Amino acid sequence: MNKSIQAIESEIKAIYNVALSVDCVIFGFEENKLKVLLIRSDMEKFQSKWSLLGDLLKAEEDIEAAAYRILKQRTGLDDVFLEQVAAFGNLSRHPAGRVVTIAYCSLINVMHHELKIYDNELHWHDVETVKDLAFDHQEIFETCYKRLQKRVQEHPLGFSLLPNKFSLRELQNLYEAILGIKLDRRNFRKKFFAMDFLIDIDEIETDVPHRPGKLYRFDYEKFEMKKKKWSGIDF
Amino acid sequence: MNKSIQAIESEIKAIYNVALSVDCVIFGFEENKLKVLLIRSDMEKFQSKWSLLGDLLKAEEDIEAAAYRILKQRTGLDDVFLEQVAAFGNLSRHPAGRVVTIAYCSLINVMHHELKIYDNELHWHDVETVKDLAFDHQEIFETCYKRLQKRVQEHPLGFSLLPNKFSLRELQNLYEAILGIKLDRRNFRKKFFAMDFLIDIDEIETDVPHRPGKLYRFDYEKFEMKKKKWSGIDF
DNA sequence: GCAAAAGTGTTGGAAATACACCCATGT
DNA sequence: ACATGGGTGTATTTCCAACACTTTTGC
Repeated sequence: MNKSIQAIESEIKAIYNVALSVDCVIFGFEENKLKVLLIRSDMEKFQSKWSLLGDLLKAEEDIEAAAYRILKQRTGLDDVFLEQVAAFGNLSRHPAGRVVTIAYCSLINVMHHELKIYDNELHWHDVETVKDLAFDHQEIFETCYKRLQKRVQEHPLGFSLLPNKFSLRELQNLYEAILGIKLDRRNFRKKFFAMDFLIDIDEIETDVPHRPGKLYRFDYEKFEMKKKKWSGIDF
Repeated sequence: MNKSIQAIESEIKAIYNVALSVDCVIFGFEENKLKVLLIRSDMEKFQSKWSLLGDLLKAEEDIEAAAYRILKQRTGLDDVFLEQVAAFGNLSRHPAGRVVTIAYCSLINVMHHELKIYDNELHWHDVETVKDLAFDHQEIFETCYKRLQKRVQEHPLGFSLLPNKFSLRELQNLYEAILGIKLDRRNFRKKFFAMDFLIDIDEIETDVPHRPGKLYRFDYEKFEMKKKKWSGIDF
């Protein structure tokens, strides 16, 4: 006895009852502000709203691989580390049906990672102005933002947001922007010099309308050596 | 023109290309040891191995609701807070095909949460002896264990593992068991008294073969008041 | 009285904070 | 010369870690 197509369909859906997607929350830093990459939603229902960089997984595609694929497809970026943050699965989160999404998050250096694709009005938004995103992306964004604030105090992720050569002022602006607090300049310097991850490259800023600051690079090698014992940055 | 059933099937699978499951990692504390609940795997392939408490999501079931349902089905427990930890989606993680699982984690008080179901040889295992679990459950377990060690220093979760009335010795044994380190008794006491979340209930231990210790309760109300400012416990 | 764990304070060192003045550059 | 941010040191406080002896109970 043959089953109907509907019966087969519902049987499959009963097990494969869900579609999976990935959303990427890409933070960047520019002009002393923390930014995030958004696009105009693909969906009619949300046409006037901004959304995160997301897409459905392909069959036989690893989740992490999908995250990197989606990021590359949407932005052209392919040299960014993504970190899984959380899964979101509210039944009503997606108008097309049951879609569970897994959020990935990263921090990048805006100047050093040029966007190569600008579809759907892709561009950087100041995090302060992000509101009313499509789907449940506001919630996802906020979860990722909080995670970022925590992570940035546990790992020196901040450096990835800056140019290779940066001044201490830029570094401090960055931490102040991410954490939303003011820090004492002298103590900030002391702390970072004490960490011993900054390499003095013997260059100074140019084109600044004041005394130029010295430029530094982050010593990734030394960090890798020491990070076993690393317990974070306390502000 | 009618499509074949196979064509329909593969078309649906291309979108609904994945099944979702939840696995629960339930930690408990008993006899000064940290324990975790495991069952014998349902699957033939893993029949001799232990596994976490998991199951597939039903159609139209919220992920978190599924986690609570699965926990209740497997153990009878229905008064436990579950926290999402991470999603695991290696393509080869499940022999039945593409199954992405979302891990949930909790800490409970073994004495105060009696198991009501013992199917599949459900019982508590000492975390030190957990190895070679079914599927990728070893990895999931270890991720959750590390998360627990971190969380327990950020929130006073430990109290939920103890009886309502507990001695400082029990509290300290608990932290030592979870973190896997020895702590100085005097400093430990100082730290917890300074937090001011312990209520002296003016009772003492009984049936101990030595000087009985004073018993305390955890002041949940005071903690709720102060937790905005709470930045964790440092050992 | 002996075993076993409870209870209790002090001290030294490390790290965090608070704080003010001179310097180098562009305009 | 002046405006702007760069660069620097010290004193104080706070927090943490290390550490030993007396007390209470059960046996």
